[in-house]
Amino acid sequence: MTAAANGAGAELHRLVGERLGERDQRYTASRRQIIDAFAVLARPVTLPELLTRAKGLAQSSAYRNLAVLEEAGAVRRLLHGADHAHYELAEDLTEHHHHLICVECGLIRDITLGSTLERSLDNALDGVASAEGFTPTHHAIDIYGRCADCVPGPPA
Amino acid sequence: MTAAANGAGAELHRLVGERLGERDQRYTASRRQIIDAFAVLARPVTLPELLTRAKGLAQSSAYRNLAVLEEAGAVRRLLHGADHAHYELAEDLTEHHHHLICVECGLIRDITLGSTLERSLDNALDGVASAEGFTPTHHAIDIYGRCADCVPGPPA
DNA sequence: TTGCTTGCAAATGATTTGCACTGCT
DNA sequence: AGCAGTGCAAATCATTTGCAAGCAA
Repeated sequence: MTAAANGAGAELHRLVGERLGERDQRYTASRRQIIDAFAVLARPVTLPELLTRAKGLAQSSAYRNLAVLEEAGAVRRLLHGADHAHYELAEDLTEHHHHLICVECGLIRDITLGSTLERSLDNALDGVASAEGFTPTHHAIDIYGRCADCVPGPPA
Repeated sequence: MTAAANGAGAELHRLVGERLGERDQRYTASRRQIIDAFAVLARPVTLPELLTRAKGLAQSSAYRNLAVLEEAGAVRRLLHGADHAHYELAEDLTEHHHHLICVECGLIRDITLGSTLERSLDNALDGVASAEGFTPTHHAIDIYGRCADCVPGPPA
């Protein structure tokens, strides 16, 4: 059993607990289950998917806990065309990344751009935003396409 | 009265009508009103906003028409955190652009990157996607921040 | 105890759909 | 006539919320 499969690293839990503590919220077993699921899956997941991992957790509690975790800055909610929203660990608990979204099956995976590209992109986006009177805080890039399982005619 | 305020350009209407025709759908007055509103506002709008422009159009009809127009490739639906989805003209009826989103008031505006940056970005994104086994079709960049009206401490 | 958490059931609200009617073609 | 389009009212469904009970400090 890998460290990840065993549960998220102690460091991750410490950070999440800290952020919850700052808001007088407890780091309960349910919330740990959720964070563990994110750490194990390592990709944005929907609430139904999350529930299959966090056995025994009520749907409403999952929604409530995700809201608390999002509020505390430990989780981020993503909205794409899918029926359900996707949730993932906050970027500062992982690393700055973007998303690859399969237009066929809805799968979402993380990707990172090279630091060089990311840096020049950052500057460019800041420039454009400022020119429009916006004070930029962050950005997101989504690449849509077909994942390996959904490309037409895979088998020989 | 400008050409835009007078109604979208004849060319735009011709293209939309053509796409609807290909799917055996009519380009009715209601649909024209919707397209006109997009052309005049020139930014992604929510359904409630659209209804204030398309006087007399029933909410359900607006939703249905937008679905038809999206299906025909004339309109694109955007999902962000807001209560309502945003709609805009399809990119190939306007031009490739990205979005500036105000985290405070939800306003969304279009921006374009320089063609040089856009081109190198395109290549880079294609490369990353392919390396992950994805066959990319398109991409979207969202810059979040505060619009001029929402930056803290504006008045002197 | 006090108050954060939780599960269950009921409520909410954007979006969708059933149906009967109007209006092109 | 025949069928796409429309308005109205009712239905859907992800997400949220009220409430009573459980649990940790």
